[in-house]
Order: sequence, then C-alpha cells, then structure tokens
Amino acid sequence: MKSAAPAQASRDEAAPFYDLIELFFFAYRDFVGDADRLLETYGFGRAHHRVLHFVSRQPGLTIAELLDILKITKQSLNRVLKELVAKSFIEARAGAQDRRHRQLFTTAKGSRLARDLALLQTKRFARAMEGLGPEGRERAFDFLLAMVDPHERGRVMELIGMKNPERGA
Amino acid sequence: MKSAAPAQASRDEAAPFYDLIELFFFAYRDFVGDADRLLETYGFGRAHHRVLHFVSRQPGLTIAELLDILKITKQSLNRVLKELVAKSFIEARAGAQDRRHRQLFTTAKGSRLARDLALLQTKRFARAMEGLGPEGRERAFDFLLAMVDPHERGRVMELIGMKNPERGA
DNA sequence: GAAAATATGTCAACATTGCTGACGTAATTG
DNA sequence: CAATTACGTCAGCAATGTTGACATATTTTC
Repeated sequence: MKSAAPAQASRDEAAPFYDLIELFFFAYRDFVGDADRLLETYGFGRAHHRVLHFVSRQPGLTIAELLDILKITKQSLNRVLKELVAKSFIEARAGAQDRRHRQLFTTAKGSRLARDLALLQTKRFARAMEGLGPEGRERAFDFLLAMVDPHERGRVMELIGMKNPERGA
Repeated sequence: MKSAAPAQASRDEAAPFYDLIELFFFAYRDFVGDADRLLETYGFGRAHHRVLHFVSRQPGLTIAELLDILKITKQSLNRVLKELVAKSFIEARAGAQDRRHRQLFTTAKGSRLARDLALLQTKRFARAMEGLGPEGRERAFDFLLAMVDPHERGRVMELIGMKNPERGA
C-alpha cells in the first residue's frame, strides 16, 4: 500500500550503504591524520593547513575569495591567518588594482610546508592506486567529484584547474 | 645533481595530486553536511552522530569498545553520550555477564534518527553512483578501503561486517 | 569633494568537541 | 579482602567554529 513501487521506493526502504558510510569516515580520518602529524611539529592545526594550502595553490588570493572557498567567518580565518603571517609562512600585500584588497602569498618557507603536506597526502593516494589498477586515479577522481554537491561542482572544477574561468575566450 | 633518479624519486619530485586532495576535502565536507543539517534540528553535533551511528550498528556495544572505535577519550565520549541518554536516543544497561560493563542500545527514537541519517548519506552515494556505471559501488568501496591505513583495514572490515571475527570457526 | 559602499581588522563572548589529570565507585578477580 | 577493571565525573585547557559590534582604509558614486 505504501507506494506503487515493489522493489524499493527511491531508496526510502532500501538498506543504507553502511559500508561506504563507514569507509568514507575512516578513509578521511586517516587522510587528514597524515597532515595532522606534520602540522603539529609547527604548532599548526587543520585550519592553518587549509589556509596555507589554498593560498599556495592560488597565489594572490584575496581574503574574500579565501573566505568563499573555506566557508568560515572572517574572524575564524583571521585568527589562523594572523599566525601564519606572524610566523612568516604567508605574506599579505595590498591589492594591485584595489588597495583595499589584501593579496595573499606563501613565502618560501610556506611553499615548502604546503608542498610537504600535499606530498604526504599524495603518497596515500599513490599507495591506494597501486592496488586499484591503471584506471584507479580516474575512477577516484570521478567518484569524489560525483560526491560533491552538483551545484558546487563547477566551482570545484575551477579550483582544481579543470575548467577555464571564461576570461578572454 | 640532486639525485640519481631522472624520472621521479619515488614521488618526492613528482607533482602532488592536488585535484584528488581538494576533491576529497570538498566531497567529505558535503557528505557530512547532509547529516549536520538534520542533526541541528535535534540540537546534536557530529560527535553525537558518530556515537548514535555505531551504537545503532552494533547494539550491545560497551563503552570500551566504542572508545576504541572512535579513538577519543572517555570524557569526550561521556559528554555526548550523557545527552543522548538524557534525551532517550540511547539506553545503557549493565552488562549481561560482567555488570561493570555498560551495554549501549538505541531506543526506537534513536534507531529512527540513526536510520534517517544513514539514508541521507546513502542518498548522496546513490546519486553519485548513477553517474558512475554499474560497477561504481564496488570501485568506490575499493578506493575508500585502499585509503584506510593498511594496519587498520582488518578492523574496519570487521566493523562493516565483511569479515568473521574468527569466533567458533 | 562629501557621502556611501566595500574590504578588511579586531574585540568580546560563546559553543562544540577534542585533550589531560585527578579522583570516586561498583563489580569482578585473585 | 585486596587489587584490578570498567566506568563516571570534576576541573581546566586548546582548537576552531559562531554572532555581533565597531574601527579603518580605500574606492565609488553622486
């Protein structure tokens, strides 16, 4: 009676994917754990990592753009950004065109740490790929992208450099 | 001069997998975001979710076992567990054999919420699978498992019910 | 050029969820 | 009965998120 569908009502009665849910949880925990351990030696946390990462990936980023990526408040960002600047991992300069903007750049020290962190996490991906055959990387890419909110995918694709932001073209 | 390896030294000079690193970050954020919104309506956070989830999955779990899964301190656990019990989402009974143990069970209300949360997250997986072909689920499983620390995989496999804990066999 | 809007910084207070350390109590074990 | 085990609890601290209010510099607009 409930519904006309005998097999499964769009997934309301079907069994949850407990395995994937739990695997995603453990996989992500181990993934960030790699970075956590290195960050600790600098007195930094995950929040610092995220800021350092995106600044290193997009030198010249402004505060507003960074806030938009991280989706936190300026107060939260400022707390960690201040430390990163104080410890000379990041530099802020007045915007080239609009001097109200602050453009963020990693210093040599900051670039090094950002790269080391990325390489740590890359190592985990690389080890995972070894057990997954030659197409593992593409499949991981496709799976992860498919897990992102559909209306966020465009922005994410731009971020990771897979899409031209339609500038001059 | 740097090293003898011209192609790439085990991945020390190779380009980091920035795309996967960032995709994993955004995918996981959206994944937990689904649950966050529902939890908020109950005044619960992610910590409550994890406790409710594992108790619902393994009724009769003891405090020590739960601590071992979550890898947090008993004080952290107790804080959220106390609320879940107070609000009647979880029940704690003295252990059957050893009365020092507390065995945890979800109430009807707790089971319902746990299932709703799992279904929300399952929906995201299911939508992702639609774009990935028939083998998407297995590939996602394999990828996620491969991302887990190798020495943790056995435990995780048991948790998700893919491995007999070698009891009577 | 004065006024309004924009980009950012900062202060204060609070919530969630980790942590450590110390101590208490009930139940079991030796 | 003493020691161990399993758990609960109190107190305090840290990281990182939040709101709200207000200051300052710069650019835009009328």
